[in-house]
Amino acid sequence: MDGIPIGELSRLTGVNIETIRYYEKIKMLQPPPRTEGGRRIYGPTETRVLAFIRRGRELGFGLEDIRALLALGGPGKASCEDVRKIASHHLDDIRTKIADLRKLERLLAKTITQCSGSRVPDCPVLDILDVRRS
Amino acid sequence: MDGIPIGELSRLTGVNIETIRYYEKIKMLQPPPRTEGGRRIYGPTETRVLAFIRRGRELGFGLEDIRALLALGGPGKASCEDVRKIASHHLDDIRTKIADLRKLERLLAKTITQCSGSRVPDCPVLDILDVRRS
DNA sequence: ATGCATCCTGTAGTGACTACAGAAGCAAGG
DNA sequence: CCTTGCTTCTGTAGTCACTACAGGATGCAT
Repeated sequence: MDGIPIGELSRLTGVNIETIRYYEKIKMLQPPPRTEGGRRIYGPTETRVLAFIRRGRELGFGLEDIRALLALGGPGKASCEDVRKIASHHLDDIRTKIADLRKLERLLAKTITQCSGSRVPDCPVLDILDVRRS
Repeated sequence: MDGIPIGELSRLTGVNIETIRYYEKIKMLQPPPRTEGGRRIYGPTETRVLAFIRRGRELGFGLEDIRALLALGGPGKASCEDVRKIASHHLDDIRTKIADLRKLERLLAKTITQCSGSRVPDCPVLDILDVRRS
C-alpha cells in the first residue's frame, strides 16, 4: 500500500486537512483507498487533482467552475473552446471587480484626504455614508 | 402612528426585507415600534440608519466596521481621526485586492490568448492549472 | 503498557446574507 | 359580514468555501 496520508498531502499541497475532506465530501475529490485502520491513502493522481483544485482557487475560480474544468481536462473530452469559455467568463468577472474596486478606491481616497482629524460632526467619511449629512 | 412598514422601507432603501430583519437581529438596527398587529413601523431615524448601513456595504465595509462607524457618528462621540483609521484600513484592503486581481487578470488574459480552440490536451488554460501539464 | 501524534466522523460555526414554511394581519371588494 | 389577495410575522435552514471543534480510534516510538 503505497501513498501518503492526509496530513502529508496537506503539507505537500498547502491545502488544509479539513478542506481536503470537504472536497471529498462535495465530490471534487474521489474518495481514496483506505488502510485497514480506515486512514486515507493518497496517490499521485489524487495529489495532482488536489493541486489542480488549489491552483484554480488561487486564480479565483469558483468550485463549480473548477469542477467543470476538471471534467473538461479528461482525455478526449472536449475542445479547448469550452475551457476558454469558462476562463473568459471568469476573466470578465475579474475585470468587473477591478473596475468596481477602483471606483471605491478613488472615492475613499478622496474622502479620507479631506479628513482633517477635526471633531465630529465635521467628518467627510461619515458625510459620504449619511444621506442627511451630504 | 406615523411611519412606514418594512416592505416600503425595503423599496425606499433598496435593502431586502429579510436583510432588514437580519440587521435588526444582529443589532445593527434598533427594533422599531410595532402596530397592535405586530408590524414594524419605521420612522425617519431608522430609515437614515439603514441607508447609512447600505452605503457602507456598497463601499465594501464589513458590518462590524459599519457598526463602529455608526457608533462614532453619534453626537460628541469621537474625533474624525477614529473614523479615518477605519476608512484608511479599508482603503488599504481595497488596494491589496486590486493588486491581487490585476495579477490574476494578467495571468488569465495571457493564458486565454494562447487558447487557440484546439483539441485537448493542447490547452494552455488547463496547462496553467495542472502541475504535470506545465 | 504509556504517551503523543495523527486520523476518523459528525456537527456546527463563519460572514453576509437569502429563501422558504406556515401562520397572522390588513385592506379592498362583493 | 365574508372572500380574496397581498403583506408581514417568526423560526428555520440554506448559500459559498471553508474552518473548528468534540470525542473516539489508530499508529508509532519508548
